Order: sequence, then structure tokens, then C-alpha cells
Amino acid sequence: MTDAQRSGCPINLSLEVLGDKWSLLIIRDMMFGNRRHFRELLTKSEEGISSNILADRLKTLLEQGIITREDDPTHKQKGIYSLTEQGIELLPVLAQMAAWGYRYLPVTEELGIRARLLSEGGPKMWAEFMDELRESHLGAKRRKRTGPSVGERLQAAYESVVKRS
Amino acid sequence: MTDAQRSGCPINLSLEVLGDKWSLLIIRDMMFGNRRHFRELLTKSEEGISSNILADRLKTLLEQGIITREDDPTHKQKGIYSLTEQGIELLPVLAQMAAWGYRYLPVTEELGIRARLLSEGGPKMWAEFMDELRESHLGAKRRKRTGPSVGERLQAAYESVVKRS
DNA sequence: ACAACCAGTTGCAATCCGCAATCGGTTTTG
DNA sequence: CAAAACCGATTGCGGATTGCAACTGGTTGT
Repeated sequence: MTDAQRSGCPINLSLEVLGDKWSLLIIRDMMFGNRRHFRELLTKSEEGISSNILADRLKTLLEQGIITREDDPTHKQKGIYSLTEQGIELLPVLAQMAAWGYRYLPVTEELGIRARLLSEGGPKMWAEFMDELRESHLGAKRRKRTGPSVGERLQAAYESVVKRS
Repeated sequence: MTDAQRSGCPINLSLEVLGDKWSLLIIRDMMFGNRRHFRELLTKSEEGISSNILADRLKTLLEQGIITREDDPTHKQKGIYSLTEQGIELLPVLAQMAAWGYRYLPVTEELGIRARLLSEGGPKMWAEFMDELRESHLGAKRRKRTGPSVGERLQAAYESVVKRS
């Protein structure tokens, strides 16, 4: 995680920030699992990140302006991590990566359902979900809403699959 | 690069294959720089990968079915690496990553021009470019063509920026 | 008062990374 | 034909990164 810059190529620069096995998983959990505290990110994820790695990655993501941290008013020790606009705009990257993994890798049905819906929904659904993230992470104004949010639909679909098995 | 599987989540599985600082750069060079030989990938890239890492990554990408390797008929030692359909379908992932990096990271003008054009072109341009890759890497039939290819347009734009500076 | 919880930090062993040198073989050059 | 250049890797090695487990100092709930 040194800042030695290899080249000014956008793909290379992105990989220097996000090119490891954990950073994007943390973003994923913040986006789709609504994990906002250190402890939630540590324990409530499928993969089991260790605490020192989590602390290190959160620090890097903070430095890069992808997330922010503020104190939780209800608990003097807790911090609340939020995605910035820059972080929210990683959604299309995650969506494409999820769609590719869904097509080619041994994805479980439970964990693949979100990828499938998001892929079928396409860029329009992504934009809608990003707007919802701007509400919950940036405190943006709530727009008019018809029916359940994208986040709710994804969550409902996931739970429906879990219940079936 | 062990195959210990952490979870069946599509994003996690994708990251277990591609989640390092080099794999996607190799794919990028094969896609946009038309690098097909070991030596080309080794020396003609912006970042300077070392040969053992390159050999290791090529092996992994082969095992994962993202690229293939065949002997070069004109040279007994050379191998020709090609993208598979699975590899070609990483283009949208790279395109989104490039677009994000272009917006938020200190991209140089020369190396950012392709990202900008690809972002402006959108999914339609990506599909066209993927068809061109199917021709050059899979030997797919050449479709009707009007004007310069996407690959040629990107290359021309890049060289135009280089010349200006 | 005590246990549980909180966000991290520390020590340590194992792995991974990148550099440089090298390998056995092939092709090009003089 | 001999030497030089080129080919796709492989090896050795020091330093950086990773992952596990234990622990820290502090806060909250019972």
C-alpha cells in the first residue's frame, strides 16, 4: 500500500487503490449489506476478514476519499463509515464484476441472486440504487418513490432464496 | 493463489481470480495493446511487470479459462496468447474501472483518452469492440464494417494526443 | 461491580512480491 | 558456421504483505 505510482493509466491507478482481495468486498458489504460499523464489517461478512486487515483497508479507503468516518452519537466508541460519492460510483464496477462472476464462476444460488437481478436491471437500476445510497450515506434528499426500493428488492429476493433452501 | 474458496459470492469469486495488481493489467494489454506474446507483455507495458510474476499470472489465467495459449507457427519458442469469450467479457469490467479512475484519480492525458472515449461510447461501443476482439482472438467471422474499427479509433486518438505533447 | 462489547493494535509465522541473474533452446546476423 | 540476440520461462533471495490469535484501553448494559 505504498503510493509508488506505476503509471497514469486509469485502470492501473484504480488497481493501485482497489487491486487486492479485500477492499472491494468491504465496499460491497457497505453497499449491499448496509454495514456501517467496524464490528459489523468484521463479523457479518461471508468471508471473515481479520481485524488488522480491515483496519488497514478502512484507513486506505479513508485516505483515498472513498469512504468517510464519523462518530456515532449513540455510542462514544462506535464510528459510522459512509460511502462518498466517489465510493458510490464504484457500484457499476461491482455490478459488472458480479455479472461476470455470475456467468463464469461457481456462484451459489443464494449469493448469486442479487447479481442476477442487478444484471437484469441494467444501468437504470444501478442509477436508482446509487440514488438510494446517496440518501443513506450522504443524507441526500429523498426523491419521490413508487414501491419498494432497489435495496429492499434485492434483500427480499435474497431472503426468499434462503428460505427456500 | 491457492484455491481456498472463501464464499460463493460472485464478487468474491471474481476477486479471488482477478483481485491483484497485475492480472487485469495483463488483460488490458491484450485487449487494448494487442499484446499476444510473453515478451510483448513483459516489455511493452507502462508498468514493467517482472517475468516471474507474468509467468505466474499467465498460468493462472490459463487455468481459469480466461486466456488460451497456442504455439506460434513462425517461431518454435513463441506462444500466442488469446482471450477466450470469458476473457473478452471482462471488457465491461475494465471499462467501468477505467471510467471510475478517469473521474477520480490523477490520470495522465495520454493514458486517459481511451478511457474517455470508451466511457462516452457506452455499452454499445463496448459491444462493438468485443465483437472485434472475437475476430482477432477467437477467429470469429468478420462482420460488415463501416469506417474504422473501435480499436483503430482508440489507437488513433491515443497517438494524436501523444503527438500533441 | 461485572460481563459483554467496542474499535482497533501488536507479535509472529507464513506467504507473496519484485528484482536480478540465469537457464536451455531458437533464430538472426555477420 | 559461429557468435550474438532473442525466446519463454525459472531460480534465489531479501523485503513487504498477509492472516491468525491474543491483547489493549475504553464504553455500555445488567
